[in-house]
Parts: sequence; structure tokens; C-alpha cells
Amino acid sequence: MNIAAFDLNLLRVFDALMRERSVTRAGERVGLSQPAVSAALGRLRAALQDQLFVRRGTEMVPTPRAEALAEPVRAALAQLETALGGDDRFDPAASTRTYTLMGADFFSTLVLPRLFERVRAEAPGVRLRLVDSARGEVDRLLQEDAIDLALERPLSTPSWISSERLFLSPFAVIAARSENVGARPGEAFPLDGFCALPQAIRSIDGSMSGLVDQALAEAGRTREVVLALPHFQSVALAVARGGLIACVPRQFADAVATELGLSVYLPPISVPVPEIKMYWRKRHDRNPAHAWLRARVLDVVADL
DNA sequence: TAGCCAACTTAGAGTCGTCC
DNA sequence: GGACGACTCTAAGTTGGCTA
Repeated sequence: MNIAAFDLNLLRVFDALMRERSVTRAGERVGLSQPAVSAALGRLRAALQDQLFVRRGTEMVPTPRAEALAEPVRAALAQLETALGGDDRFDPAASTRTYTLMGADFFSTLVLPRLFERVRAEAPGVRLRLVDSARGEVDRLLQEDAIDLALERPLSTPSWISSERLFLSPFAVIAARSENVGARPGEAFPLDGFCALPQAIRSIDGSMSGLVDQALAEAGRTREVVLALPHFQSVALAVARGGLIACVPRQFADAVATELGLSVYLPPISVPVPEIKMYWRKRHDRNPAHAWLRARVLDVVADL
């Protein structure tokens, strides 16, 4: 491999092909025509002595060699962009960037409104968007640069992902204010009533159990989960109609209790308190625009 | 003789049109 | 939707004439 004779622009084409899996769309991404990308792919194949992408139907499927090159090439391109001056300064007041965060609806209620307020004050041109996604998608979305940050419980992540703890998220039990549960709001929910009353649970994948059930099992008890919903907001709305209780993050319960007419109780047993963490690509560690957003998120969650 | 500049040459990468 | 051939364009290198 003669690096002196290698056209580094071909790496941009390679990266676009990895992202798009299509010669036409890769061309649109890098500002070339489809034949030009096809020719560039030919030169890449000759230089690297590998097919790199094999056509399968309407998709260009990467070979193992291409898969192995994908991340190092992407990281190298990002370093080059930074080195050439694209990232060394960030002016919030002049920025028109759109940041994409991923997290549960919990964050759209608790974090995003305050974050937007904070961001807007410094950076009126910046736009924020929160996408909801199933756990397990974090790696892929970060790798594809589809999101800037993920807000999640602790995950097992590869070495190219950085993380920072945001806050602890203890559970609380919510019930309709009209419900007579045998305890006053702020007190521990009676264990027998907790196990007997039908419950709603927030569940992305439809499973009907979670950390609370594990804690109950260790105490030799069970509960009756009758409704699984993908969003905390819908769980709270179901509880507010009466006849159900639910365990939700304490901060979320406090935020919606007054508006929805809910009472908030302590759990009847000790449940492990989950951490909430922020995840991003390690290559953005020193990116000023990215670091600026992370600092704003930390500011906002400090109150939680 | 050295330095500058314009004209010419060439290689490589692009687009367009077409085929499979 | 990708590959290929024909043609075009551009940038870099080379050459030769002019000038100090």
C-alpha cells in the first residue's frame, strides 16, 4: 500500500458508501455523480485489493474488509476535519446547528424543556430534537451519527463510546389521588396493597416485569402487572383514570403529579436505584460544539 | 545565466448517455 | 441501480521565449 499514491478523497467516498449502502445516494452525500462514485469505488478496489462492496439486489453490501475499515476511516476523517479547523472554535450565538438527543419520554418531560430554555438563551439559532428509541439502538445510532447524545440507564458499550453519569433515578409509586391506599402521600406504599393492586408498567419491548419485580422476588413477593405501555406519560395517564398504580422515576412522578391529580408514595421495599447516563462518541470528547451541549445538559440535570 | 511567464502537453477525474 | 465508453474539463508539469 503506497500511501503517497493514495487519493485520500477516496476515503470520503468509502465512508459515504458505508453509510448509504448505495452508489447513487453516496454520490449525493459527497456531491458527486453516480458514475463518479462508481469509478472512485473501482479505484478503491484496486488500491485496497478487495471488492469492498458487493451488490445484492438494490443494496451494496460491505465485505468483511470494508466492515473492518469503516470505523478507523470514519475516525480519521473526523480527526482531519477537526485538524483543518472545522471544529476548533464554537460560537453558540452564531450557530444554526441541530442537535439530536435520544431518550425516553421521561426526558421530554423533565429535561428537554429546561434544556431548550437554557440553550435558546445562549444560542438562538440552535435547534434541539429528541428521538425515542429502543434500548440497544444506542451503538448503532451513535455510530451512524444519527444522534449526538443518548440519555439512558447504564449500558454495555464499546470503547469508542464515552459516558458520564447524570443523576440517580429512584422509583416512586403513583396512584390516583382519589385512591385510598392505606398510606399518606410521601409515605411508603403498604406492601400487601402494592402486591394486590393491578399495575401499569413502562416497557419498550412489551415485557411485563422489571427491577421492581426482581426486588419483590428477593422478598418472596410478586405483583400483578396488567398493562405495559411504551411511555411514562401514558402510564401516568392510565393511573390517573383510577384502578391502577405504577412505579415510575421519582423525578417524573413529582413533575406530573399535580397536573394529573396523582399521589406519590415511596416504594414498599428497597429497589436498586438506577443511574441515568449520557453517552456520546469518544471522537467528540474535545469537539467544542459537542462539549458545549454536554455542559448544558449537565447544568440542567443538576437540579434533578 | 537565472528567473519569470505564457503556451503546450498530459493524466486523471468529471459528466452524459447508454446498456445490462 | 451499477457499470462502462466517449467526451470534456482541469490541474500540474514541461518547455521555450523574454528580460534583467
